[in-house]
Amino acid sequence: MRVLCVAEKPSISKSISQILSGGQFTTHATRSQYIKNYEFDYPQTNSFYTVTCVSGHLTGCDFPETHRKWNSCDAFELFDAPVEISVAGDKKSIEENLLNQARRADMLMIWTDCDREGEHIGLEIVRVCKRAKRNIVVKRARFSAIIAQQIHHAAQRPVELDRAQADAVEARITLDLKVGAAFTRMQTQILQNHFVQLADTRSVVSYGPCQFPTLGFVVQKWNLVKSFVSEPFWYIFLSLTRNTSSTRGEDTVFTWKRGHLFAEDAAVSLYDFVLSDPLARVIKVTKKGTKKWKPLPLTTVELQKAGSRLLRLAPKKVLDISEKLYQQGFLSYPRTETDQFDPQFDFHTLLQKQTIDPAWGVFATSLTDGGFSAPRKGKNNDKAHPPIHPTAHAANLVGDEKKVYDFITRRFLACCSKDAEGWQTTVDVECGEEFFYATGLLVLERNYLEVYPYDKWVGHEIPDFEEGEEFQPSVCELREGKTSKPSLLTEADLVTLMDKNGIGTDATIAQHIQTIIDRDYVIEKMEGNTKYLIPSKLGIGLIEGYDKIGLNKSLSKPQLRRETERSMVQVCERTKSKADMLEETIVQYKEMFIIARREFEKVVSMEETEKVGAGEVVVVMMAVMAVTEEGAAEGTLRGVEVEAPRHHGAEVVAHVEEVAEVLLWSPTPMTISTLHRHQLHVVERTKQRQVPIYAKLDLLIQPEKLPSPLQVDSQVCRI
DNA sequence: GCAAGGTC
Repeated sequence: MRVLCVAEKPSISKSISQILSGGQFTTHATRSQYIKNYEFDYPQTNSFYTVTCVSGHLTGCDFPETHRKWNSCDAFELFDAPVEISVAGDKKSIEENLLNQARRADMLMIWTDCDREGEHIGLEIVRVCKRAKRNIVVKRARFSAIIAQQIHHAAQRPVELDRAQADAVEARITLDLKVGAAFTRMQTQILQNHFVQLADTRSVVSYGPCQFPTLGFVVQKWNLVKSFVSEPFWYIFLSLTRNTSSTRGEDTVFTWKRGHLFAEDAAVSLYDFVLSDPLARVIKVTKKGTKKWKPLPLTTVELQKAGSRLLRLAPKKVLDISEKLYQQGFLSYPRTETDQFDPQFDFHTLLQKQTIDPAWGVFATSLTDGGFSAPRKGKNNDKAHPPIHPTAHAANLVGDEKKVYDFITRRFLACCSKDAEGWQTTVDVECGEEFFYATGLLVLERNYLEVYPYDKWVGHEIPDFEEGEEFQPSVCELREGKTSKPSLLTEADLVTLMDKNGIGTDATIAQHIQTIIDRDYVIEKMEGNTKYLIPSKLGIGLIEGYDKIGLNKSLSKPQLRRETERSMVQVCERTKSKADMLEETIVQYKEMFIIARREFEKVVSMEETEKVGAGEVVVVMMAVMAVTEEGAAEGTLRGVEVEAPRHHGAEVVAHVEEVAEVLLWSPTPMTISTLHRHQLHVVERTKQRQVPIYAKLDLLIQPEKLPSPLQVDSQVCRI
């Protein structure tokens, strides 16, 4: 019997060929650059095997010609528009290979990853192959790790494809397209009508069920920081200066068990009690062994967080580098949710490969010589890939690639070694009926910390105390502190939030962050060595706009995506049909769309009308700029660098020559847009271009690019 | 000119 096996990606087709053939296979090139066909006999099932693969999803979906153009229909119609499935141009050679191979085969065995997407990719493969051979027998190989015993078992005991899982994915694909396209077109068109700067067709104001909750997290944290008001608090500070074995006159600070109090009078009266007691009593001294746990096996999400926090590389960058190292054979597959190693995992061989490294070779040797300790087990297993680990020793890497490889290898070595061990002393003290404590730590065995410098565990000594002993505190004061501002959102924080809330997957989280940056919704800001994410005016405007609309389920919060996820699980469990899921969800989004469109118009115009009332005279500061060649307007205004965005489609570079104050009297309530058009009218009659300085007019256009003194100068003032 | 999910 001829069996055609199709895996999800090249790496898997190669591994299963090696395992099933015992290394005895022939390789054949295909018209696709990355894809090869492997052929061999598999006597265990009396078959001749051809193993090939696809490269992720084989087909894509889009609207037909009648709905594809932006002006071909009202955005609302997209919800009921048909959707076409087709093989994308760059996948034609893969399709062709499948057709050729299926024609010669009796059985098609699907070897895609054992997850929902894999089940759907399997269905895509089946659809193509059946076109070449209608009655081909279809089976599915099920495996949870690329380990010889499991792969043989999968080949010999294949199961059926799970249509329900494929259905769930198909529903999600359709929904994401319809919702994304409808809302994107609606948002973009409304904003373009109100803000001339957005008339540029390149600036799409996209909506997506993952990118908006992602943006929502950034805006939420920004608001928290912005609205923060520092609060004073009070606490009792108690310390004793006493010699320890290695230091002289070291201060031991005792922490107040109550932490701190926000009520000053309460703190004062408690402090009075303490003051009335001249001596502090040691009521308990506890000494016990303590551990600092070694890290968990590495998943993609953890790698991206660490990359951002410790290596200062953007999540997308970390993933790109890992992908490259994986293709060079240095790393295992870098997209995994699994944080537990299979019990049969061959640690010894992999550790052996690291023993030659100048930096950690000695440590790796100590692990192979009996120091090995089984890695901790996390709670996640995607049943397709092991945790990320080095598969070969890499000697000649430099720069960011070296940083990433070093981190992954040290992490793997740390996972295979022992927890760090220490000795902790806690001294509990009572004084004036208030309780205090101090702790000391002695690090005994650094163990995994030796090879994992990314974790810190520093011991601090504490003098000897005995239970019942009394002492007079060196300092006993009521001190005042204040709550400190929360920090802005870092990339690592955002990855954590997305992961926790189920926004995106290990492979897409980084992309969604990149998208909201590319769309100018979010700006990256370096502060010292840390990169923070702050929302642009446009980003804030969009999120607050949707929040003001007051839908009972916000389009900017993770809840809707969670519901989509829940529906998919129901479809997988066969408690809901794909048709029902589509119907229910589309009805829900249609309602939201209608409200959102109506209110969006309102919100956008509100943003504008608050500016100039009827009969008011306004002074607008104008920068008079000499028009030169293409580009954006830039120049100096009152000693400040000025940069203005592209103007009305026509790109100009202008040099600021002088500042004019223009008086305008407004017979009717006037929006800033009207004001803007009025000025453009003046502009067109001169050879010079007068540019209103971007005050409120351009609230939605990255005013961050303008220096702040300018914004102050250019307030639209009422007389 | 729209999405998110695979993957190269």
